[in-house]
Amino acid sequence: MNGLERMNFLSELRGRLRNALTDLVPADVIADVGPYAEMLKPTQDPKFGDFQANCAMSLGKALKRPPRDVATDIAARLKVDDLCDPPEIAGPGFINLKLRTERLVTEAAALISDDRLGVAPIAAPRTFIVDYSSPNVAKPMHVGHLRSTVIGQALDRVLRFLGHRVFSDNHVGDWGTQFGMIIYGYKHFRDDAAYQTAPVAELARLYRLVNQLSDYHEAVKTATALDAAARMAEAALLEAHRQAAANPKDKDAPKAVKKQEAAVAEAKAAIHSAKKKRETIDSDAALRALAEAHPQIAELARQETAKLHAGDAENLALWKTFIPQCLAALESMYDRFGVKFDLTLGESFYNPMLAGIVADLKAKDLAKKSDGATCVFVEGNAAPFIVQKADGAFTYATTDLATIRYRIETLKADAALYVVDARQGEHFQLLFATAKAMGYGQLECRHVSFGTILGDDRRPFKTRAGDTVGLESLLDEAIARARAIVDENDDGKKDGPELDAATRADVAEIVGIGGVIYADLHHNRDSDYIFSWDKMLAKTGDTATYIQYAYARVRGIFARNGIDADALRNTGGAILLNTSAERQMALQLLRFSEALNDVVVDYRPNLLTQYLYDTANSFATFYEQCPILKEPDPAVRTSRLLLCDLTARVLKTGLNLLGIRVAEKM
RNA sequence: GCGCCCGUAGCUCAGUAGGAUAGAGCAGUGGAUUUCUAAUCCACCGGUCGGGGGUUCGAAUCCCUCCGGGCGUACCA
Repeated sequence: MNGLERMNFLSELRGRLRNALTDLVPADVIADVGPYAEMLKPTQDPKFGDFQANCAMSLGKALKRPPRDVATDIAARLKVDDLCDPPEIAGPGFINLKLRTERLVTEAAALISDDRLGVAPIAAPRTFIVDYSSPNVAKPMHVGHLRSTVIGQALDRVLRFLGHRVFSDNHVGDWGTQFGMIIYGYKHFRDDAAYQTAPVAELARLYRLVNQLSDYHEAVKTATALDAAARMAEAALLEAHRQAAANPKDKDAPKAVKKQEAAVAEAKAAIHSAKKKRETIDSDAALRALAEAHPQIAELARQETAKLHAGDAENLALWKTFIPQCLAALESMYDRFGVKFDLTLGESFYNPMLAGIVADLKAKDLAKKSDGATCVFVEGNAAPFIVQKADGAFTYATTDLATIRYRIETLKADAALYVVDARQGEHFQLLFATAKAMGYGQLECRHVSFGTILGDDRRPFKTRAGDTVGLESLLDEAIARARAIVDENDDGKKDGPELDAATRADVAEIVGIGGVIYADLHHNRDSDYIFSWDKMLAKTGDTATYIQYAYARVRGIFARNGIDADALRNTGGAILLNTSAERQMALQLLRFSEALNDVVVDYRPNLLTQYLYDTANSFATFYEQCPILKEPDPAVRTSRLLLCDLTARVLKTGLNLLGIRVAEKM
């Protein structure tokens, strides 16, 4: 802090508008003018100024007066002459505001010595849990974990930067059925040499193997049933066709046909998938022998899980040796992303609390038995929320309830963000409703959902062979592709290459991983998006690279000319905004805090990527139009260097908040 | 069957607590450079915002309906 007021123009102007409205509007007509004050927003077109207030039209309606008259009255009461030129009224009653350039000058100058770049720490901090990533520790992370990890870490960092207390929590799967499989595999199939050299890889192999063998037997067992189902679906399809032909006017008939076609396709896909599972085993003598030797593998693996949960000494001991190894493997993945968790409280952590949760639900008369399972039925939802299965095992519903209680009672959290796939929306709806009914409504729970990453074919993103894409190999490929671009670019430099091999490797990593993160975050999190290497690493357009390049350009100016940024900041030079490009640059920099606030309103990191892209874009224009070192007037030169330096700081800080690093040279 | 989500330019996507002529990027076309890093900039081209109806001074945004697509839907997490 430096004593200078940090100005968020948007909230300041809204405050002023609110005062004007309170003054103008009788309280008995409109009790709360807040919503009207919120109607002040940045303009979409610079010709309307910098901000516009849109409240006069709807207010005119409420007051039964012509909107332009209302606008005139508002403008007359709006005390903004220290900030803005006189308000202009346009169209049906828009009030357009343009910031005074002198004010931009002083505000921008205040940023120079402000290490928070104009972002005031929040007045009323809250304690957030950001629950994200949450992989299954028994399996290597794959592309399905990318979005949760990347969106979660961005929200984590932005909330912290704004001044909230945050616990990032990795709610790992470390206690489920997959551990029964691993234990079974370890007991029967382990390769000791492989386990010694690479334990986690061996455990993953064992998991896959047991899974494969279980699937095989399941496929064999259900083959006739699947065939029968397919035949029934085909018969139903024929019948649907007959109905459609017989009743050409029935517009539901073609729909029924479509539906049956889908059912047939689904049944055939199930048969195909089962066949493939059988073939992989049948075609391999060794696997075949294993399968024959372990006909009850699925059931036995389940029993290993049950034994583990019951406290069996051998299984518990195995589990205790596996877990640290698995977590360490995850850690190396997170290091590449720069992700750090405050807490890694997985399913196992909550295990001792589950019986108490179910007992509590019963005591509160919220849970009842249904088909042998203990369920909570939530008003308006047909599906039950199963907290204890017929076999006595608890489910992730139970764990999630215990987690909520722990977050309230022990962590004293105010809000919990669940950064999880949209497909689990119903689960969270039931979870939150149940928690509320249990008396845990004080924790604001929020499902921060996101869509699926798709391949070119619009199906979930897979390798060409149809396997899920591992996160490790995804990052490796991103870095390799980035390296090719770095090499090409550096080799093509007019005065010859300037990066040594180590620097190139470093830049490739920063650009490659940054590209992956940015590509994900710049989409609206709700949308599915199509994964594209070419787009995420493109040298042009809305990419991390473009923004990183803008940063490197600034740093290049300073480095090549021996200008020390710290010294520059201390010279006391003024900011001068004599061209539209400079004015636009300063205004854009001053909107950093608006952008960060926008992110947390609905937990949307894409609003920050958008801001950073706009900022880099403003810089490119400024850089193009305003000579810096060639500028003869030393005061103007200093001012422009200061704008450059601020731009670099905003870009770096902003990218870092997204989990993206910057390079000094590119 | 029920529920949730989506349909915006040739492609990939923003924009949805209603606001002015619907925006970017890519692709396409045409310009700018003896480069303060061209991984750049400027301009042009390109849209019945899936269709129809309604509410409103004003609708991509809210309501209804139809079409098209995705996902979820009792003991996996």
